[in-house]
Order: sequence, then C-alpha cells, then structure tokens
Amino acid sequence: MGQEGKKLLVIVGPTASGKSALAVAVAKKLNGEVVSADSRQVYRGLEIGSNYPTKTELKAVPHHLVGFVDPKKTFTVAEYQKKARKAIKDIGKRHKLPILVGGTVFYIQAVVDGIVMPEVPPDETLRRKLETRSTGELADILRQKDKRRWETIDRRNPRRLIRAIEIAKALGKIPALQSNPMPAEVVMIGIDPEKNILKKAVEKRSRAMIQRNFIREVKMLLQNDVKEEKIRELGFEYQIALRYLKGEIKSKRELADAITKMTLKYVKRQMTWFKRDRRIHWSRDKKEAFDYARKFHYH
RNA sequence: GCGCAGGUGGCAGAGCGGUCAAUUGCAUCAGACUGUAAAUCUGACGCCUUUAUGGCUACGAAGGUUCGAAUCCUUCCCUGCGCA
Repeated sequence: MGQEGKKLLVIVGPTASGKSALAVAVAKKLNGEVVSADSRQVYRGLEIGSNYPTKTELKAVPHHLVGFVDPKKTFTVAEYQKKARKAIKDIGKRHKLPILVGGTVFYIQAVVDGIVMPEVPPDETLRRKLETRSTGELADILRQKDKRRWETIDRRNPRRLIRAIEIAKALGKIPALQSNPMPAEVVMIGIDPEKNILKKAVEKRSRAMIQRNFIREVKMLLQNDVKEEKIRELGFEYQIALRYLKGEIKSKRELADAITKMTLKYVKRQMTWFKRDRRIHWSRDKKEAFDYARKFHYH
C-alpha cells in the first residue's frame, strides 16, 4: 500500500445508535468519505430493509459499498475486505479522510485487522452434500483432514465445520491464522446509547421502515425473481416481511413489533463482539463521539 | 346454579405416584466467531451454600391417602366453554 491513507476513522455501534448520521456529520466537517461496513447494504434494492443512508446523506457526502451487488448473488466477507480496502486507499489518495461505518463487526474486523482468508471460494455442491451430515460426522471428517484445526474449532457448529472441510479439501489443510492489519493510523469510536434510549430508537426505526413501505420493497425483490430462500438470507426483516406476505403475521403493528424484537436481539450479539475490542473509544451519544473524532483528526 | 375442561417456574406449554427443581419453546443473561456474519453456534436460567451423587422452598389454597404426591381423594377459590 502507498503512503497515502495514513488515517482511518472507524465508527461502530449497535443498530439505530446513529452511526450513519454521525459519519456524515464527521465527513462534512473533516472532508471525508464514508465506506459502509454493512453486510446487507451492499445489495441493490434494500434501501429500506437494510436502512441505506438517506438520499440527502448520500448527496452530501460520497458513500462507498452501498447497493452495488445483485441481490441474487451471495456476497462474502472476503470480497468485502478487498473492496473496502481498495476504497479506503483511493479515498486516501484523494487526500480525504476515509470513514468506515457499520454494524457488521466481522466486516470491520476483516478490514482493520486484515484476517487473511484462505483463498478457497465457496463450493456449493460440497456444502449441500455436507449439510446432510450430523455435526459429529462433520467433526470426524475434519479430524481426518486437519487435526490441528479440529482441536480448536467449535465442533458443534455445522457452518464452521463445513467451511473448514471445504478449505481442507482444497488446500490439504487449514492455514494458520494470519493477519495483515490496515497500514494506517486507525481510530475506532463507538456510540453506545443507554439501553432504553436505544430501545426507543429501535422501535421508531421499525415503524418508520414500515411507513416507508418496506413491504413494497420486498414484493419488488420477489418480482425481480429473487428467490424466497435468498430473501430470507438478507436478514430477519426480510424473513419477517415474507411471513407477513403469507398472512402468518396479521397486522402492520405485529410486523413492527416482530422487527423490533429481532433487532434488539441482534443488538445484543453486536455488543458482545464490540465489548471485547479494547480499541474502541465509547461515547454515549453522537455529540460526544463527534468531538472525539475532531480531536483525532487535528491532533 | 348445573355440566364439561382447566389452574405448573417471566410467558406458552409437557409431565399425571418414586429416577421432578420439574421435557420443550419463547423471553432474559453471558459467551464464541479463520469467505453465508442481521448468519451459525455454546453455556446459564427457583433460592442458598463449604458448588456437592448438598440443603431449602416449590406445580391455585387447605386438608387427606401413601414409605413417597405436581401426579390419587375431599373441600374451597379462580378461569374457559356448554346448558339453564
């Protein structure tokens, strides 16, 4: 990598904490550009369900990695890692501040710490075959192929086991974990609102989503021949919306409640991940976080 | 008022004489995380403690039967449905 892009600002926080708005505010103030770190915003046509930045925000500040993947395709962290790093580098070349924002912690980690992913693309045929096996059987297969990885892997997690076997099959064994951190001064700031404030924000967000006609967005995906199975993979909002369309969920109110409930659950998982990253400087709200970002930039 | 069905841990809902502090799901809490990551997976979840093949209190209430009851009997209270 070049000498450009010496700084990288990362903004994290749970869903509905106000990350996107903060990112835009900071970008305006500090002459930056935003790179989204959201596993679903990458797909085209998920404006509402994945909560794209608003039109005004998109106009105010350049955003990257939003809405550029065909929703019929499957996008993965490895691709994200490459694209995001390139985007960050390019922003640096333009002498602007790259701001990485999002709630998908794995994506952020992939960019910042640069976990080296084995170059083995997903093998759908193999996966389908292995999916019929029990976790015990999968663990046995892995043990035969790579005992070292077998010792450390979560042996009850079929998805992990399958991926490990996939790699072992292609490469002989799983390479040791390596990382290739971002060559930049990275500062991570997080917004962690009080629990009840966040809860209210999540509720509001769910309602707004439905008011903005989220259901129509889902119908549109169906019309565009995105398979139901694939739509379900786009996140729980989409799963819930499909249930609504099938009549399993009767009212819009019930729909909003279901989305809120799932979002809150997700927030918990996000926080579990955030908590262990000691690099993050936490703030209670946007303003505090904003001030911190400015300090970082001018120091 | 009579008939029938019920009252179980935060909720739903199993259990119908011992192996029941009580299956399971949800909710809650904690955690993991090497190309699906809003995914996938794990643990805890009555109370107490010296954490144990430990103690205590518990399955609407009160009595009773029994070596032993969430489980059987009696009465009472409450809920739903049916009939008056």
